[in-house]
Amino acid sequence: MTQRRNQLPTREELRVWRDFIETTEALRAELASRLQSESSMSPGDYAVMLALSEAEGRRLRSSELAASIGWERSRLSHHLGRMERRGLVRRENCTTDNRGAEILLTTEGADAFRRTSIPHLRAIREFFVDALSPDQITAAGDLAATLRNHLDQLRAQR
Amino acid sequence: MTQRRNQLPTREELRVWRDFIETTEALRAELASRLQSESSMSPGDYAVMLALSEAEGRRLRSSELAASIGWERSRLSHHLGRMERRGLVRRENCTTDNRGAEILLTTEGADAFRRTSIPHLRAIREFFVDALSPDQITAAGDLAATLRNHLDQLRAQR
DNA sequence: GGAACATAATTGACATGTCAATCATTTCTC
DNA sequence: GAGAAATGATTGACATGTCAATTATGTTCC
Repeated sequence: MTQRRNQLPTREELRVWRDFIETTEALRAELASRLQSESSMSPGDYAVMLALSEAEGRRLRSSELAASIGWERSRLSHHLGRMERRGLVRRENCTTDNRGAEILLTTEGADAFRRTSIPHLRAIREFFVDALSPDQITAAGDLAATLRNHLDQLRAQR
Repeated sequence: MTQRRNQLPTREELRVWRDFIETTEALRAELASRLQSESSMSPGDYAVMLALSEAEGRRLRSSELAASIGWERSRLSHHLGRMERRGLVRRENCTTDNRGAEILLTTEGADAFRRTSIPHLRAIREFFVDALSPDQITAAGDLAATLRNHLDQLRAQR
């Protein structure tokens, strides 16, 4: 087997990498900007509200919520503080574990999520789905799965 | 032609979208974390230093630099302030336009960039290039180009 | 039961990003 | 050439993200 550890990407591989990462970044920024101007929501707000709205009783333990959207707990804690100030969520003490907190979507939060959802899905269609052929959608899914797998493997090695 | 304006993504299209955007985000975060722990640099630092190191005389007008890395000027201005405090870049008055500023890489900045570059390229190979088959690299490039094109077209319509 | 350790969540400090407002200078137009 | 408009860049306010430290409670084990 060839020793790869010290090889660097070729010029072409690097070009693809830059295109790929810059484009996905531009896409993310565009969707975020849409969401903000149409609904005064950030992608973070949306992720939190989506997870809560799908949860049993519209409530989750803080750490479950963090796991479900793949955030560090500290990040979530800061974000929940901001959302709580805006009246979108509320924190309650957990009855089964006094260390824990339960996060729940307020009525106001649930309404906001409903109003946000359709325009956001439309934007995803417009910027992502409409851009790609069915084959390209499949390819995007494969690519994501492959990259995610590889990432998980590298992390597991540590 | 079918009216698409109000159609929403299918469940499958949405799954691909989430996989895709979350995976690219995880990839971005992983590379950023590497760069930070190995070299005390952020991706932003790297982008700025790369553009400057490739520029004539290792200097660029602030707005040229912004265009070359695709940033808003305000973002760049804040970032340059932080990099200047760390001694990586310097700002000088522009001789041909008194409003303008020229940004230049200090010797220290150029050294830092050299030290950072190889490990960063290795990380790109490890997390991206090594994960994908040659065909998948090609597919990633196509995908990026298609998405970028579509994005530019939508923006041009406004 | 109590010391040692693990777990849940928050906090503070700070880097990064966006937006709107500002300031200085240049360019345009008459 | 004077006033209006455009351009280059910075600033301030604030949202977001990361990291390390802290607080409080739970669990283990003797």
